[in-house]
Amino acid sequence: MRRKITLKDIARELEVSISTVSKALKNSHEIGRDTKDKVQAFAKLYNYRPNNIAISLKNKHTKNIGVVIPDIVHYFFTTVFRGIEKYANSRGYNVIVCVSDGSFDKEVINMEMLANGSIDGFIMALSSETQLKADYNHLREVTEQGIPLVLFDSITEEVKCDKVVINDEQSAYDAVKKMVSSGKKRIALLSSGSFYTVNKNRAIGYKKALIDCGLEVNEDLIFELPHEENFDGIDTFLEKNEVDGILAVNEIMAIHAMSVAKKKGFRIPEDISFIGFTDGLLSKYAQPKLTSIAQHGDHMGEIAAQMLIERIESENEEDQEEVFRTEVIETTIIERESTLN
Amino acid sequence: MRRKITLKDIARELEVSISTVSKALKNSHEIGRDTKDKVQAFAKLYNYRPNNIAISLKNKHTKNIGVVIPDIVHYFFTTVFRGIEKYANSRGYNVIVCVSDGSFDKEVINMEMLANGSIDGFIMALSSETQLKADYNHLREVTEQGIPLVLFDSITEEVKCDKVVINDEQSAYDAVKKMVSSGKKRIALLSSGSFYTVNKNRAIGYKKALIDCGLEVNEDLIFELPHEENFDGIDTFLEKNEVDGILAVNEIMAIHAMSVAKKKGFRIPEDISFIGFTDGLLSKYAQPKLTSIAQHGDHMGEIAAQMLIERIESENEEDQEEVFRTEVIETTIIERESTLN
DNA sequence: TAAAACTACGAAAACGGTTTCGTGTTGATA
DNA sequence: TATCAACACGAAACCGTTTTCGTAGTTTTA
Repeated sequence: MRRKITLKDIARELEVSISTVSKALKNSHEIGRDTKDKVQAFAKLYNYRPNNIAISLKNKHTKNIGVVIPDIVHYFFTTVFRGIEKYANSRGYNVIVCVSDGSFDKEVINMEMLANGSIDGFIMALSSETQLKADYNHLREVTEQGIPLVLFDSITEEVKCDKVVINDEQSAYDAVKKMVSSGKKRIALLSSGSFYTVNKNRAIGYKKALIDCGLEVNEDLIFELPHEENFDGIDTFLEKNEVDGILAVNEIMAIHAMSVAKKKGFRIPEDISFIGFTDGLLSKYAQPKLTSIAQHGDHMGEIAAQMLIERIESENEEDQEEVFRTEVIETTIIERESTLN
Repeated sequence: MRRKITLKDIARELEVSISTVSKALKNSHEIGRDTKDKVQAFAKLYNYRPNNIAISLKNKHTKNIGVVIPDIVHYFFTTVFRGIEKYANSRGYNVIVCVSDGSFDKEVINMEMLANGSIDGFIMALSSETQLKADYNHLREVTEQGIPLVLFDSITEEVKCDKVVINDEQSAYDAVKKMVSSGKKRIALLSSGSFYTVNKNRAIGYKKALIDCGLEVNEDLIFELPHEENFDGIDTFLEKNEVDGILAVNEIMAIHAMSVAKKKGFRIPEDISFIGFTDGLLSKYAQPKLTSIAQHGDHMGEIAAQMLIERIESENEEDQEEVFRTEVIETTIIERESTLN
C-alpha cells in the first residue's frame, strides 16, 4: 500500500525546503531551473498530487457545490442534475448531492452539514414540506453567511438569491390554448398540491387561457391530487366530470389519466386530448405517445450551475452589488399523438 | 454577512486558550465545570459549528464517499444511488457523484480528482468504454493507495475489491424458463454489448435455460444492439425472425420490441411474451404492462454503501485481512401482462 | 510537613498545503 | 572596490482543528 506522497516528503528527500518544493511545482520564477527540474521530475516519478483538503483549508474554497433536491429517482431532477454536473465538472467543481426526500428536517440537516465548509455554494429545489411550512430560515442562514445559493424549479420569493425557473404560467397557458384551438371546450387541470409555486403558476396560466378564449373557469375541472404517489383519485374524477382535454402538471398523472380514459373507451386525442408537463421517458413511450411540455432540465441545470459558479468566483471581489437574477427557461411543447393538430 | 466563528474567536473572546475551548466543547473531563459552561454557552449563542475541512485535514477522513456511474438519467442507477445516499446519510456521510458518461477518460479523471483527499472511498459501476478497453489501472491505483472501493452492477474480476451484483445468470435462466413453461419455444434474447459483464452473464443464463429445457440455442435469436440509444435494429430483427418470446436486457429494449410487435399485429402475451430486466417506470406504465426482473437497486445501493463504510471504518484496525466479498442480490420477477401465467 | 497525586488549563505540534518576507550569494554598476 | 540589484532559496505564519504533553496550583497521603 503505497502511501500518498506530500510536499514534506519531497523536501526531505531532495534536501530543500517545503516552500521551495511548493514553488517549484507551480513553476515559480523564484526557483532556479535546476531545482525546478529536479523537483518536478521527482514529483512526477512518485506521482505527487496535492491534497485537496489542505488546499481547501488554506484557500477557503472547496471546489464542491452542494445540490439539495427532493428526489433523485425523478426524471426532471435527474436531467437538471446532469446539467449541473456537466457544467460544474467543466469548471473543475465536484457535486455533492443530498436528497431531502420531501422532508423539511432532512433539508435543514443536509444544508447545515454542507454549510460548515464542505461546499462553496448551493443549488436546490425546495421540498414540498418546506413550501408547505413556508419556513425559509435555513436558506437565509446560509445566504447570510455569504454562501451563494441558486434556487430552481420549486422556489420562493422570500429568499434573496439567484433563481432559475421555467415560465410555468405561460407554458400552461400555451398548452390550454393549443387544446382550445383544436376544438376542446371542457379542459381539466390535473395538479398536485397548490403549495408548490410551480403548480400555482400553472393553474394561473390555465385559467387565464380559458378566460382569454372565452371559456369559463369551472373549479370542478381542477383536480388536485390529495396524496402524492397515490393516483386513485384520478379515476373517480374522470367518472364524475365530462372533459375533452386534460393538462397534467406531470407526466405520470397524464399517463394515469390516459389509461383511465382508454379503459372507458374514449378515443385519444379525438375524444380527449392530453398534455403533460415534463417530457420524460414515459411521454415518449406511452401509447399513444404523450404530447408534453419539455422543461429542458439539462439546460436549467447548466444555467443554475453557471450562475452559482459565477457568484462563487466573484465572491472575492467584495463589491457584491447583491442584485439577484432570476433566469426563465423557455419550455417547448413536444407534439405527439395525444393531441390533435 | 455574519462570518463563521472559529475556536480562535471564542478563545480570544473568553480569554482562554484554543485547546481549552476545543476540549470544553467536547465535554472533556480535563476542563472545569465553570469554564465548560461558559464556553458552551458562548458557542451556542454564536452558533459555533466546527469547520469540516479542518477536521478532515486533521483526522484524515472526509466523511464523503465518491460515486462514479456511467449515467444518472437512468432508472436503475438512480435507485442504486438513492440507496447509497440513504444509507450513507444515516451514517453521517455525504455523497459526491461523478458521471462518467460512458467515457473511460472521464472515469479516470473523476477518480483522480476525488482520490486526492476528497473522499474516503468509492462506489462505482464501470463505464462501457472501460469494460471494452479492459483497462483497470485507475482502479488499482486507488486500491493500492488504500482507498476502499466497491464495484456494483458492471464490474470486473480483475480488480480485488468488494462487489455487489445481481445473479444475472440465474435471473435470465428463470425468466427464460418461465416463458418455456408457458409454452414458448422460440425465445429471443435482446442484448446490448456483450463486453458488459452483466450482459455476458445474462446470455449464459439464457442459453443454459434453453438447453435445460431441451430447446436448442439458435444464435440467430440472439440480437445485440449495435449502438446504444439507437433501437432501429430491433424492427428488422423481429421481421427476419419468428419468435414467440423475448427476454431483453433492459426495459427500453423490451418496450421497443413490444411496440414493434403490436404494430405487426401480434397479440401480447399470447403470440409473443416479453420480459425485461430492470423494473422501472416504463415497465409499470407500458401497455400491456411489462413483466420484468426487479434488480432492487435501492437495496444494492444500501448494501454497497454498507460494505464501503464498514471497510472505511475498519481501515484503522490495520489487520486488514484483504478478503473481499462479493454480495449477490436476489432479483425477483414481477409478473405483469406481457407474459402468460 | 514534605511528597505524591489531582485538577484545570495552556503551549505547541501536527494535518498538508500557500504565501509573505527575509537573507545570503551572485554579478553588474559606478 | 564599494554598492546594489537580481537571483534562489528558506523560515515562518497561516488556514481551523485535535491532541499530546507540560505545569502551576491545590488537595490528598504518608
